[in-house]
Amino acid sequence: MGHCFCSSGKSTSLFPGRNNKNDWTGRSRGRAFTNAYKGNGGEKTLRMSSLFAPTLKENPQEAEIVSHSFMLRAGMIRQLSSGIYAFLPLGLRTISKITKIIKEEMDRAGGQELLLPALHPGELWKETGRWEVYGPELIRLKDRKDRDFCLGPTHEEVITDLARREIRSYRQLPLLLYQIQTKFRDEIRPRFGVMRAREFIMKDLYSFDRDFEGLEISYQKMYNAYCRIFDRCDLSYEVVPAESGVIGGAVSHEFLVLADSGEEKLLICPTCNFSTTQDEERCPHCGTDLEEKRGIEVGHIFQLGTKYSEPMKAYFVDRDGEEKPLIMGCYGIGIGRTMAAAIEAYHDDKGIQWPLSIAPYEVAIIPINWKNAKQREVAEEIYQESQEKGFEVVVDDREFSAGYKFSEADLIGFPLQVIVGEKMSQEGKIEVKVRKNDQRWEAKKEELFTLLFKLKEELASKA
RNA sequence: CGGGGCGUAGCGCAGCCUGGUUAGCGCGCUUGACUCGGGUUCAAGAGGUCGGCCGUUCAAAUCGGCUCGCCCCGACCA
Repeated sequence: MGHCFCSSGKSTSLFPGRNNKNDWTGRSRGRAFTNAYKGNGGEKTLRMSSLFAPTLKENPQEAEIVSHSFMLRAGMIRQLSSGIYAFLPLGLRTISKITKIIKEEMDRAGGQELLLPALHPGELWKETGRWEVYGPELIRLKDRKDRDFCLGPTHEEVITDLARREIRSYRQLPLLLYQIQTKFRDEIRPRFGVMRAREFIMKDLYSFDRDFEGLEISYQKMYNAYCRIFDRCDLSYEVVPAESGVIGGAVSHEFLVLADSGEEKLLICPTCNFSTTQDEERCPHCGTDLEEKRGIEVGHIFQLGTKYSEPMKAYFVDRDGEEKPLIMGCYGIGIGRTMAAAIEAYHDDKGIQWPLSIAPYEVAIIPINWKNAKQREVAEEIYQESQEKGFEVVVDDREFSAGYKFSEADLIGFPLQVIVGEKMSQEGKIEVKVRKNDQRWEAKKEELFTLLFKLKEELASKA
């Protein structure tokens, strides 16, 4: 199908000479929006007839866990090769939502965003010894002059190189620099879609302090920021002291979203808030038997100390005139993984139940029968008004059966669905469905937005 | 890398064991009609180097060898 039946007849278009197809974005309509969209989430509104979201009715054979399956089925991602994925428009919107939350919290904590290269000279990695240590997971290549390069799996070397060139004095500290960027790791076994990919989007922040007291403070700031981020994504998580692996350093914590499909095993004390990834039977604090759960590692923070600054000679001059190595920390969040974790946490057999804060769109308007003039008209009006009131909204303007539209809306997981059907024609009532609990509400058109604001607020405040 | 599985139309699968005309089915897609509150119904149609290469054979999707790709279990990680 895919016809664009626009609101013909009532010519509100600014372009009377052209046909009404020009009103498809809602923006070109020329109405002044009171709520200009701030952020990087793309257009606020969309007609489903033009949405590129190739949905699948059946479960793709390669998908073993729900998040992978639903991301494919909802048309959010497509695989290019093992562990390498394209994010399609809907998927990218959620990625952008998560990214936006992360940026806001990094900025709030005093971070400054930058963008480092993904292509790294091999020499830098040889300086720290990780050219050897990282092993085959490091994707290596050579330039035309046969010089060694690699695709960055993480950025300690590159940021430390920048720091040693530019940081001279304690007066420049503390410094928190972060980026959101694609990382490359030739994983032994890519798995579960974007959960463990070879190319993936990560937020990585690096802290530079003059001493370990400063590092403690930076570390605590990040710890708190991470809590805020995962809270805002509506995820329930555990923070667990962890091994620091190849990244190195002394102190480290993992942020795990609880999910049965998680790759990480963790033990939680049901009485106090102790949790660990180590094998223990009883809580060392209160002696209670620990419960075994599984989690998805979505974030990891490390106190690096001088692990990189020392070998790379990243020194600054302290207040006392002495040259000292920068004290560093690094802090990562897997963005695609966070998205997958949210789906693992919020879904039913029909599809995704996005938390409002990271849903690709907040509201789907579903006229049962697009050929019904009355329904179409009302849907258009609601669509228009939704835009003006600042909702991120799609309207399903396709001539598909009601069942098809409902199924697809549930699969994609729009948190709120506004259904315009027979009740509209008969009693003037519009139905609103809350995706996550299947609650149904009814409202006359005049009261619809009061209801929508109320429901949106409830969904937003629900942590 | 060790172990297991898979590769046939866009997706999900059958056919292979026991080789034999034109390679099937469901969904999706195109066209027309029907229907319009939970992936609606009917009709017509388009769409395939059977992952690739080599071999066996009169004959290969089917048998053998090699190879490539993908998925799952283990060690690694955001």
